[in-house]
Amino acid sequence: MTMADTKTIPTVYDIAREAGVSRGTVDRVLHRRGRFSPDTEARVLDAVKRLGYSANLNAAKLSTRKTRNIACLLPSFSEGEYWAYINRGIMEAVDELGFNLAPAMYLYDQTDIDSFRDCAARLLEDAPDGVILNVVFREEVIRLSKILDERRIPYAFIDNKVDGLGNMLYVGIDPYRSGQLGAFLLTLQDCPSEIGLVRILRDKGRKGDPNEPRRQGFLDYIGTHFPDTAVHTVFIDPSAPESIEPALEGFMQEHPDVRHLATTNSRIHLVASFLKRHPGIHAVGFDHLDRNLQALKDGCVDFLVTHRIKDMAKECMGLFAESLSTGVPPSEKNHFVHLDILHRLNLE
Amino acid sequence: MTMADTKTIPTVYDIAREAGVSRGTVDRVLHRRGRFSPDTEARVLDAVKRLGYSANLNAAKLSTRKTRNIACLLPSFSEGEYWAYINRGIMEAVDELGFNLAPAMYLYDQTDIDSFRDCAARLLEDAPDGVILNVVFREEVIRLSKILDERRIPYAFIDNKVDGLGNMLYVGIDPYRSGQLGAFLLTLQDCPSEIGLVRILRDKGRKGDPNEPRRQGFLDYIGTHFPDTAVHTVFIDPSAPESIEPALEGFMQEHPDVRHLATTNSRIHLVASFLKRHPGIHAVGFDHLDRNLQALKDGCVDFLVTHRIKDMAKECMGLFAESLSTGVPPSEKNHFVHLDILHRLNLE
DNA sequence: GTGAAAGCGCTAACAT
DNA sequence: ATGTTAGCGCTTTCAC
Repeated sequence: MTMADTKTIPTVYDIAREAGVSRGTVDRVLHRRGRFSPDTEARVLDAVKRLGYSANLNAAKLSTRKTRNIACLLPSFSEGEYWAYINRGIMEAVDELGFNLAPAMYLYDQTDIDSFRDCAARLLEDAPDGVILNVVFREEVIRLSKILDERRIPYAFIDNKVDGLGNMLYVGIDPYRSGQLGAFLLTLQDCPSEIGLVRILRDKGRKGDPNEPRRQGFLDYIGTHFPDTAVHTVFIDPSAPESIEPALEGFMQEHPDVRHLATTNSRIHLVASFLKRHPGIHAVGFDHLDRNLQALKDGCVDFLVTHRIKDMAKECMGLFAESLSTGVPPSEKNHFVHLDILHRLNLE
Repeated sequence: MTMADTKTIPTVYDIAREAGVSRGTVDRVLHRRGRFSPDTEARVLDAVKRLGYSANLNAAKLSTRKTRNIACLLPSFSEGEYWAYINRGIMEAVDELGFNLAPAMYLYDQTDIDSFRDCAARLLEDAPDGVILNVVFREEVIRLSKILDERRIPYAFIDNKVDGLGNMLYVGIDPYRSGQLGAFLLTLQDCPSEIGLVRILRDKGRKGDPNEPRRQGFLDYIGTHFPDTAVHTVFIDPSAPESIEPALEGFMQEHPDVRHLATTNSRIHLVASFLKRHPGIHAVGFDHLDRNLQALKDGCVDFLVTHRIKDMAKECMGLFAESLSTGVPPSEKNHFVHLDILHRLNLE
């Protein structure tokens, strides 16, 4: 133990001295913006490794002048919907982060593959510095990812993903497990003989329905633990609110023994008023939307399986921006966010 | 819409110009380190308000030279215990935050009021820039708080608090609600005629037991929803591990109808091996300790009511340090952290 | 291909 | 009581 081991954090300056170059050169190597000899590169990288250098983020943020254009290729939304929360998280992250981020939204219609193609094309034309996206149209996303790989534009998946692509990051839940958890909570109090699964008309027969993994988790859990329980599906149409109650009432007449209802999308709130009039029915939903919280508060819904949507978006943007800025990929490529169980008693 | 409304964030420089003083003076006013006239002060504060100024945290962190000594007056702990997680959170926050924080630990024995008094006296002698503390010995804490108020040393409560004191911040749970939630989860599957409440010998008759509010929440919930259910208490002694199982077995012989067990402290893990041999018994515990998670994983415990302990500590230190540094008190004095419900299916 | 130097916005010691 | 100034560690332009 000598005085010398007062751990002093290495700076670009130390790296420069160690590598026998100037700070400017160090920076060029670290950010890969060309114009350095392979030899210097090696010396710099070696020094970085030896001294365990990593940039001081405060200094980096402070001095960054270049604004980074981040393209966000995500589903369009109305206020109060799931993707509105993601959008808000992204915007807040941009404001709070202090990197010089300029987000550009490319919002496509989830039911319209052409709208996705349009957005993707515009995005590519705009040549952003990075892309954040999710997966609705799987094949299209794969196609796009190849192009981004070629052009060396980094991208991150949020909320869901395609495995095996060149994305730098994924932040999201494990949808299959969330489905299982929902099924568990629904069947906690008693063993139902029949269960109603409420789905959105839009998703009927849609190929690449992004809710499929969660639904599968739900069904698998029921199948395993309650092999004799029948799960019946009813479709409702969010775009025709007045048709929802009749649809549900009709369903109940067909299946009068159903005492357990679930959605595997984020729209249990659409069922809330029906549930209010059928207090004997247990219900479980997903996602931390204000409307869903209200349904929970009102006692229509027993449990909500969710995650901090806005925080998830913030984390994604934060990790992505940091990687873009430092050039160092995130320590973990996949960030699975924690699943929360929400009940009247642990609201807020 | 003119070119001029390109929203440019105001800096100290803008404030200085606006108030007709220099940047140094602005800084003195903002950080209240004396030597300015009431008149200048008014002009500066006015300018701050008018321009909606708030310091750029990156720049502040980067340029801060003074190290702030933060005294942490908390219970002593062994590895793996609740307060070890708090401690870790504090240390990580100090490392990550980038303010120039120097934490000093004053760890007292929760069972020994004199040890608390000692720590408090040493702390006062050391004249820290800020204090983070929790409440075990209520009257002593009140006494200390008065002195801190006098000396204008800011302090923050973590994990629990005394209301009505001059603390700048509280970060913690709502213990009463957490107790209710635990009782709810314990009685979810069926309506028990008898419940066993496992307590720590140390707390027997201890005045100012910090677990009391949570226990009360637990008991009130049972009293309200299951008025005919008897709650029996059994004390175990963590310092004599070999005595725990016999104590529990003895308890079960006295109360053979007990099928539901809970602790309202963080030590359900002490009951785990007993529970393993009595698979018919439901159990609920509190707090996100590794040992408790293990018990959950092993199926000994049904649910854990908890919060992100480490994150809570980080948040506390973060908000506190930011306030100390900017001089602006936190927007909300009380930060109640979210209560998590943990089950085998949403572990990690 | 590389180095020098001017900031980013704030802090705090040092003048006055 | 107030102003001046030298950094904090990094980015980026400009010259060589």
